[in-house]
Formats: sequence, C-alpha cells, structure tokens
Amino acid sequence: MAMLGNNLDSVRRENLSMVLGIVHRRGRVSRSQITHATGLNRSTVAALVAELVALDLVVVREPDASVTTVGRPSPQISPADTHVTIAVNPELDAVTVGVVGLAGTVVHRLRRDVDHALSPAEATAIIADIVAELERGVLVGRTVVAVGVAVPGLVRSSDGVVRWAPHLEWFDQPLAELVATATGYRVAIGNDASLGALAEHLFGVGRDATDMIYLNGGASGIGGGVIASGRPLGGVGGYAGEFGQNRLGIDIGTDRTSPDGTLEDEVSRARLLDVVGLSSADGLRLEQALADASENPAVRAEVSRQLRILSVALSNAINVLNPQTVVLGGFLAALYAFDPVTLEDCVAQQAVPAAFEGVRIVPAALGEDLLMIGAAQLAFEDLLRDPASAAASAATQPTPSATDGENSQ
Amino acid sequence: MAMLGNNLDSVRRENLSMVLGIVHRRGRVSRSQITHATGLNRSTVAALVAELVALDLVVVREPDASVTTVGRPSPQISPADTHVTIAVNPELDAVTVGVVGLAGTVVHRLRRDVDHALSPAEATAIIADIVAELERGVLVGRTVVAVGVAVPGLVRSSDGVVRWAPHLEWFDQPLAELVATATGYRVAIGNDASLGALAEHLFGVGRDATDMIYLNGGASGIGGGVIASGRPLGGVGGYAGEFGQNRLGIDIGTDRTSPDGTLEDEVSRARLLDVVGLSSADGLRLEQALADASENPAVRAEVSRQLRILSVALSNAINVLNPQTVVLGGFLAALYAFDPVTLEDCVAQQAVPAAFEGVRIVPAALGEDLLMIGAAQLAFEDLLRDPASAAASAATQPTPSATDGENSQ
DNA sequence: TGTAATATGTTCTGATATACAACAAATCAC
DNA sequence: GTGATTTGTTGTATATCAGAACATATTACA
Repeated sequence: MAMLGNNLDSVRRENLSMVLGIVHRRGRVSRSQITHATGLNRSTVAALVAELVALDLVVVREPDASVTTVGRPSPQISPADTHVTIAVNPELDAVTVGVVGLAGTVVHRLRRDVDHALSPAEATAIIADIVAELERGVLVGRTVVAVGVAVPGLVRSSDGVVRWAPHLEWFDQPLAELVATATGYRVAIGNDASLGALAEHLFGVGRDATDMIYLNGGASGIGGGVIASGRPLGGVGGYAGEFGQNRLGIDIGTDRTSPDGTLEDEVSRARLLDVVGLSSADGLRLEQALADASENPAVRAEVSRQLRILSVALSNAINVLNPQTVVLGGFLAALYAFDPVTLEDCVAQQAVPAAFEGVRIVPAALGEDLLMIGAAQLAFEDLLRDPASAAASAATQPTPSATDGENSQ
Repeated sequence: MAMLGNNLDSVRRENLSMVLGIVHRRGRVSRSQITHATGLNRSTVAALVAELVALDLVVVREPDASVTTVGRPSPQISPADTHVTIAVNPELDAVTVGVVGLAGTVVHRLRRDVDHALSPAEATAIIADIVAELERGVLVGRTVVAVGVAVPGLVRSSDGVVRWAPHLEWFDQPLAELVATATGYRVAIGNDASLGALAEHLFGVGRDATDMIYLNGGASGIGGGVIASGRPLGGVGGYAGEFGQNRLGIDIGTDRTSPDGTLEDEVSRARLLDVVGLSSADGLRLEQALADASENPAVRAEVSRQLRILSVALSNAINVLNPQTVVLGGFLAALYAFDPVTLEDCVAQQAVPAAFEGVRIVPAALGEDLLMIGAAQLAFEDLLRDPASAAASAATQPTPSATDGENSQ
C-alpha cells in the first residue's frame, strides 16, 4: 500500500507542478488565467510563477496588447526555451532525433537513414553520435532535461527494457540503459503508439478529451494507446494498448483472409499499397493515391473490407473504454478519409449505443511531429511532476558524456 | 481545465482521507502501521486519528496483546460501525437491500422477491419500504452516509440516470433521483459489474492488483468492470466495461452459433443450463452440475466451445489493458472451474506474450456479498474522499423522509 | 479629456498543518 | 531488574497559502 502522505512540501510541489503544467499545455497564458484555473490566490500564483522564473522554466512577457478587457493587464507566461528534451524514434530504416522545447514544439529535428536493420547497440551509437552533434549546435546554451525514446514495440515501463519489437527484431533489450550510458542523460522509453496517444491528447485533436483511444497504422502493424481519465493507461507492465493483436468477429465470411487473423493481419498498409499499386508511401501520399483510385472497384472493395474490420475493433474498444474521441493515425487516417461515413455507420451499428453516443472519430493532427512530441513529453514528465528538484538536478547534471549510466521510467 | 490548487485545507483533507482509506481497506491497523504506510509524522497521524475518532468514523482499541514486538504497543484503529451505507441491487425477480458498515462488511441483508418485472417507480417504492423497515430496526443509532445502487445496466455517472438496462427493460430512467426523493438520502448509482470489479479490487481477489479486469456472467448477459492504476475505469459517461457486447474472432467456424454474434450471444448461462438439463441455478450449483456431468460429451463440447470463445475475449482485453489479474464471476467462474487449464492455455496462445505474462485468472471471491459491497463502496466514496465535511453533512442531514431529493455520483 | 469602474499586481500579516525534538511510557531481551 | 527499542505525547518551529489593503493599468462613459 505504497501511498505517501501530504506534507507542506508536497503542497508547494504540486502547485508548482500544476502551474508549470498549465503553461506547458497552453503554451502562453496570462497570470490571471492561471489564478482562475487553479483557484489559488493571486499572491500565491505570483509566488509560484516567480519560483518557476527563477528556475528558468518559464518567462514572463509584457501583457498581450491585443486583449481588450477592463482592468489591469496581466503578464503573459510562456515556457522557457532553455529547458529541452531530446526525442528519439528508432525505426527499421532510420533514426529520427529531435530537440523539443518545453512548449511542446520541435525546435530541431534530424533524420539519419540507415541501410540495414540496426541492432540496439548500433542504434544507440547513432543516437549518441547525433546527440553529440546537437550538443555542438542547437543545444549550446540549453539544458537537456532527459532523453525520450519512442520504440515501435512493447517496452517495460519499470526499467525501459524493450521486450518485443518484432519489426526491429529487438527482444529483451535494455535500451534505456544503453542510451543513458551512451549519452549521459536520463532516459525514458515508451511504446510509440502510446506516446502518440499522449501527444494527441496534450497537443492534438484529443486536447479536450479525458478519455481517448489512439490507433496508429504503421508499416509493421497497428499500435494503439489509451488515455483514461486524462492519464495514459499503461497497465501493470506498460504494455497496454496492443489493439493490433486483437481477434475480431466479422459478419461477412469473405471479409476475412484468414480464419482467426488479428486486426493487423486483416487491416494492413501492405494490402492497401498493393491494391493501389505502390511500393511505399507515407500516410498523406497513400490517402491521395486512394482518393485518386476511388473509382477502382478493387480499391473500393479492399478499403471497405478493411473499414468494416476496423469498425469491429473500434466498436469493441468503445464498449470497453467509453471514450470521447477515437483518433486514427498513419494509414488508418487514410482509410478513414476515404470513406468516413461508412466507418462511423458500422461502428454505430455495432457498439453499445450509450457508449458510442458523442464519440468523435477523427484523424490525427500532429503529423510527423507526433512521436517527437510524445517522446519529449515522456522525458519532460519528471520535470513537470516536480519542477523545483528536477530543474535543480538537470542544471547540476554532469556534463553529458559516456560516463554515468542512469536509467528511468 | 478543471484542476484545483492545493492549499493547507486540502492537505488535511487528503491526509484524513488517506488514513480513513487505510483503516477502511485493512479493517484493523495499529496507529504505527498508519504512520509507516503514510510516511507522515507520528504526531500528525495521532492528530488525524483523533479527528476521525471525534467524527465517529473510527474507534481506537487497546493494543493487540498477541503481537510480540519490542517497543511500546500501538493502539488498534478500526472503522466505527456507526456510519453505514445502504446497498441496493434491483434485479428482475427480486430487490436486495443491505446495510454495510465502513469496514466493508454486510451488517444486514434483506431480499424481497417479486412476481413480476418491476418498473423503476415500483422498484423505488420497494426500496423505500425496505429502508423504512430498516430505519425502525438495524439503523437505529447508526448514521446512514448514503444509498448505493448496483444496476444491471448502463448508468450515466454524471446524474445517475439508468440509460439502458435491457434485462429490467429500463431505459433512460432517473433512478438516482427517484430513490433519493423516496428515501431522503444521497444516492449513488453504478453498473453492477463495475461495482463488482471495485469490490473484488478492494476486498476480494483483486486486493493486490493495481490493474484488473472483472467479468461477470449473469442471467442477462456478461458484464464487466475495469480497474486501471488502482482506480475504477469509467470512461466519459461511466459506461466502460461492456465486454459482453464485443464481437470476437474465433478460429473454428463451428464454434460460432451466429456469424457475427457478441460474446454474450455465444457464451451464455442459458446454453450451459440447457446442456446440463437445468432450468435455473446460481453460480455454485451450476458449477456442481457441470462437474457432475463432466463425462457427458455434449457438456464437454459446449463448455469447451464457450471457454474457447471466452479466451478470445480475455486475450483481447489483456492486450488492451495489460492487467495483473482477471477475475471471473457468476457462471463464468463455473465455466473456468470446469477446466482452468484449457482457458489459460487458450489465452496464453492468443494474447501478446509480454502482456499475458504474470496474469492471474481467478474466480471471484466475494460471493453473494459482492454487489452489496460494491454498491456500498460507491456510497462511501464521498465520505472516504472528504471525511470531515461528509461526516458533518451526514450527521446534520434532515431526518430521512420523502422530502428532499438530492442525487449524486 | 477626465472620472468611475474593474481587474490585477504587490506587499504585509495571519492562520494552520505538519515536521521536529524532547520526554514519557510500555514492551522485549538478557 | 536494567537496557534497548519502539511508540505515544507535548510543545515549538517552519513554511505555505489566504486575505486584506493599497497600487496600478486598463476600459467605459460623460
């Protein structure tokens, strides 16, 4: 029963965390907006903001001249750009690294293509190399809070071990430890789709949803993430959200290509590329190709087959999780864009009516920044939870080099 | 962005809540155990316990003589039996009402059978009648905190309207309001299976699980509830957990009786009763009947068919929610007991290995008290969240009568 | 242009919850 | 019976937030 009591320190910590969180999510707020959002006293908010300014976490700007309300103008508070995280996304054919500011914006991004499937050690070496490069460039004068890695596979949340990343062929690899040792920074690792869900929840189309499902269609399969009561749903190990492996009931026998296939066996990018005659395409290009071929009966048949199967997956998920919003990313967004009405109708028919009412099915909004923002968010988590001590430890962190090996999350 | 800042009042409130919660869940603890569990100072815990004693919420007993440790013995703290909730479970053929103490034990229970399907108004009248009877009996000298109702259907958590209870044929009925008006107490309403999940989580086999799935097989279908990160998962409307309506993929064509049936179409008590030749039976009697007929090929075939289908539902749920424990209640417990190994093997084959490792599949433990405890827990929620003000308002509540009509949850 | 109204910033004081320290008390170990 | 250990009890100190009073900057309106 590991719950800790609240003392006066925790009040300050939580209030600081709350103020920083508001500034982080909204990007720019007046101090009086913070006062109203928190319900705290003006004087208290002033003190909290002053402490965050002293920690170099937020900056105070002149009141926004464009607002025209009665009363003394309130200064604008924004996240400082001095504290950043490094977001990393290792994929089969490339490693993407980004520098993300506390405002949730990608300051800098860098993609390094590779010609063969990387081992964890090789990926780590590339990451360390890119980080070293960044340290000589954009990171000068900035403080790196942590490194966040979005991995296309299952990650054990307790220690950052990649348990199962079939696409990369990584199994039980202590990636957090490897990257921490190589870069010298604290490292947080998570599943890519779960981090995508987090990103869309905080900065994308899931902004105002407390309960949200995110499904991402990638080259390797379908990943997912769940936000429940405004917080990421991880499960005991952190593996939650594996919608792609679910087995679904489909009413038309010919809809299924195998008798007991999983969602990602039946609904796949490869089949879509196949039917439109492409060898590869990102989400937007695939969407365009599908639209161009919308009169082709074979295309229509395959798309509607996949939509019907996807609708079962969504219905099941809606029955169990009762979300406000369902966000579709990757090729699933292309699938949805081809025929939104059919998908919505199918889901409406199959889901429990009360659970479905009010559900918005929408395509993802964050595009290529999605995983950068998600991974960065994971890395910012400690700072957002306890601004004072995390900022202090980040500032006093030894100069990043290949010496110390911390790990986290 | 409705989040409130912490002030000193909230510290006190949360600490009181935490101490009462510990006493509530563990039933009997020494004060020093509370000190260690909360991390608070001895003197602080002493003050908190003293306040709870003053509120008549806990009682202090002499130190337990049986403990033999060095040092001064610490007094035992237990929940007081003066504060109770009234738990209600309307069913098709009966209304069950229980008086449940803060310790989570059912002090008194009373079942009234009815000969026809009740309307919400009729059910309310019966509930009010039983409550009046209780007020002349066991409730004398006790304070009723609230009434909790476990409904076999979907309940809107915001206002306690029963949206969809097909078994009872109740649709969009403001049951919370009706019962509150009729009894004069604050009323909290929830779905029966979700409350079962809560009960098993707090006092049953899910005690040490932070992430848990509960599936209950009832006469009317299959209901479910989810605990995620130690808290009930409700979704936006409170409808989460409707596993029974999910559509599942099954590998053997003959396993399915309809091409696109839901879980509760395929896995049903009626089919089991049918195959063993009974017209009705509760969980235990069905379990016995199945065991007795374990050599009958027709019984074996139907049970294994249902187990295979159930395994798909569990695998899907495990993939998405990554729980520690899966609890099966009602006839699903009987199904499980018939052949635990087959079910576990099927799930192991179909679920994502990392998500399945360490999952315990277990039958429910609380038996017939399950829904009483779950409904009571819902009713206790306000008191547990804010002991000081809730206890004060319960004490000053107008004498229960058919005058005031509050509702809650 | 000037005054009133409104909202917010700033500063100081007060209330209060918890931590801490010192002492007292009750047990076990030897 | 004495010492060690743990916990209860009491009084003091610290820190945080609320609130009041005043200052300031804007809009509204005559």
